[in-house]
Amino acid sequence: MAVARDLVGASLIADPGSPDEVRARIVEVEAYLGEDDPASHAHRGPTPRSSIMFGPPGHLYVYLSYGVHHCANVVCGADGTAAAVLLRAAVVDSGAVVVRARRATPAGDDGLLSGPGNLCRGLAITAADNGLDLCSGGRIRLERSPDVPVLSVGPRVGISRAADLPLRFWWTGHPAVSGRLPTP
DNA sequence: CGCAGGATTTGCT
DNA sequence: GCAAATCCTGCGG
Repeated sequence: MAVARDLVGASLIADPGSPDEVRARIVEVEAYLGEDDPASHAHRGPTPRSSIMFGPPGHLYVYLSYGVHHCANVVCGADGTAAAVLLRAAVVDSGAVVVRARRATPAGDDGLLSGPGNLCRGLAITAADNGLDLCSGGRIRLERSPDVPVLSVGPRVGISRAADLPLRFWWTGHPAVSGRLPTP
């Protein structure tokens, strides 16, 4: 959860050095815990899919949602402890042309990576990137934020269990935050 | 081996 | 605002 706060404002670099390089800053995340969190895929202990969350931190955990969209997580617990942070939204810093070509959407630059599935599509993250090490210069790289953005905290979205836990963090007032705010 | 459900997005009623 | 699209994973028989 402390890691989740640090991830907001961090830079995500896809395909570094290639003509398709894309840089984006994370503006919205959700923390998922381990076996104590009913909403986490690690809730029922290690499985072939969730085992990556029990591994060492700094790795990418990608899964397919509703058979249509990919979602990217950053494993952040110690080796043996399941914990991950879902990347929900980011804002394109450079490479917007590449992202727009992949997204094919009329949305403005702020909305190109808004939403977990859209973020993965824009950065070309697929199941093939599952288990990737974000710290050792792989296809996807992560850089810590030089500054500390102002954060807001709220309940998680899109899940049916334990949705009331305040484990969602977003860049306060940022236009790229996905519009799904808690329904009052 | 078969079945039910899900950390979503998009388009139409 | 609601329902469909679509496939992999986990669980039961």
